[in-house]
Amino acid sequence: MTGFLEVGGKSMSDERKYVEELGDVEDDFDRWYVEVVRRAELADESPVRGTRVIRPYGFALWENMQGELDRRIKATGVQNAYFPLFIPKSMLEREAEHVEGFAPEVAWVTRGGNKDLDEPWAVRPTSEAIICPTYARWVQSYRDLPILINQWCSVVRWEERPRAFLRSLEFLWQEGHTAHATLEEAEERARLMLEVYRDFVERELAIPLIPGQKTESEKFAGALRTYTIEAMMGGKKWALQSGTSHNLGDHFGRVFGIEFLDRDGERRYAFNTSWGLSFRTIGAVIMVHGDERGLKLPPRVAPIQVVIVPIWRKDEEREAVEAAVQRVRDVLQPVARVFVDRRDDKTPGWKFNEWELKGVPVRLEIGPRDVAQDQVTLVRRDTHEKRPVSVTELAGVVPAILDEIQANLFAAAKQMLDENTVEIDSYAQLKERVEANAGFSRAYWCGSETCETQVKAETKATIRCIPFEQPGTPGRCIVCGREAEQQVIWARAY
RNA sequence: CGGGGAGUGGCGCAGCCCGGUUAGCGCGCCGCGUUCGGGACGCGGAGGUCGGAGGUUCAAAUCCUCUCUCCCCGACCA
Repeated sequence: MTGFLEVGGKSMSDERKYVEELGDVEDDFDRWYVEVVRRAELADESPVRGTRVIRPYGFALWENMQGELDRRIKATGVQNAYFPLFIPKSMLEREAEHVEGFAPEVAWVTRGGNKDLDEPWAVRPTSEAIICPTYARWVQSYRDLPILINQWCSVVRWEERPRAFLRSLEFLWQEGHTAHATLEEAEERARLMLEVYRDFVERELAIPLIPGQKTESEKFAGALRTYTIEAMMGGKKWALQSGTSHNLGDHFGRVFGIEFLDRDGERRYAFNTSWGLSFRTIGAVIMVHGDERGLKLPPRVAPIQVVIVPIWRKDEEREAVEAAVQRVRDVLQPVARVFVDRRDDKTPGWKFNEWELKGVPVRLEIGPRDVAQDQVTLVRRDTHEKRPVSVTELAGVVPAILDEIQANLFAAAKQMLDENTVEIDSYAQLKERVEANAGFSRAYWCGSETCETQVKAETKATIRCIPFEQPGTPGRCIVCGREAEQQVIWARAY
């Protein structure tokens, strides 16, 4: 997020010119976020508190993300299906930890038409409680396993403090649910799907991650183990859990009766996994890559990768420019998502600013000067670099530049993550860093919930994860000083 | 749910304290014309009954009561 603090380079007023009502990214990141979401036309407010209208531009972004993730999920042998929105109260309550964890966030249907329901229905906050009983009906033999199913849907959680994309009453996601004959296989699947998420988020969204395991207190309600990918947001350098994968053990198999006769003739309960990634990752894209001019979308998922802005003065020019634009569009259409901004009520300058706000990676300006030399003026959103490219080279140059931008965004985000992740060896340092919004702190932790709770109460920072990558040597817990086997990542989180 | 702030054309605000003509301003919007290489300009025009309900008064955006919503902070948050 170097862009945020880099304003010093140019004069403040120069930069402000682009910002206008965007809000100051330096000292009011939250407001900046709200404004970007609104002005880039990703989402609009809705009449229902905590919910948003996802506008076409925002939804197109989500669709591109869906496409890429869906492809990866299916490549691991998973099929898509759909389960009902409503879950009978008694079913949701079968797994004790599960219901306890979700109870405060569940929305209930108590009335249908003009009759009160005998049994209230939960609007799914997640679907384990309806999918597992279904699996129980489908499984008799080890030959029926594994079951590998994913669904794209929305779920409802009654959040107290909603934030567009990051935490809303209703949100879009995919949730995968699998059932296996052995714990080992479930574990393998849980880790595999986390890896799918990591690959997707890092390669498509250009967001570097710290993959790891959640602590007991932070894990999914009812899970044996929860794995997570944690990303660092710009601005306040807080963490955002960007995807999660659970090994549910046989807890759900037992309570929902997913029983099968194994190869050796023994009756066994199935082992489950579940894993989800939601459109909160859109929030991550905004906060990780955005700058004082607005969004900066990773080319691989950007709804519009190349925007063409025609420029002319006189009618004669208009004709020539229009012809060139047509030609350029035809050349690029097969290799990129192209949009031609033909609006004639907006000046080129206005359009430049708007498309930058909307994060389009590449802009092509085509005016009389370009037409005369059979070229276009190409401008990168990430570096603001402006250069002429001859029309004949476009089809080769544009894809290459899109790849470069993708790599560049990842590199910049990686640098932010690395520069703001520091290994510390004292609680005092942690307090200081949390106070200063200094980013992630990596430190030894003894594993006790007491230390974890104390830090959370005193600093608001939580253990984001126990990273898979460990030094391999023991150290001392920064809270209690006892011997500790592993390091954890401490940070404040959205 | 606790603390703070705010609701006035689509957006941002002024007016309110010290009630009183047709509720202003900027942006945006519509029409016409000139413009167009980093948020153009002129002329003409449309649009609000002041979050909602009740009350005080000859008279309420303005005072009083209740209520709803949004924002920020806190508590909560797979």
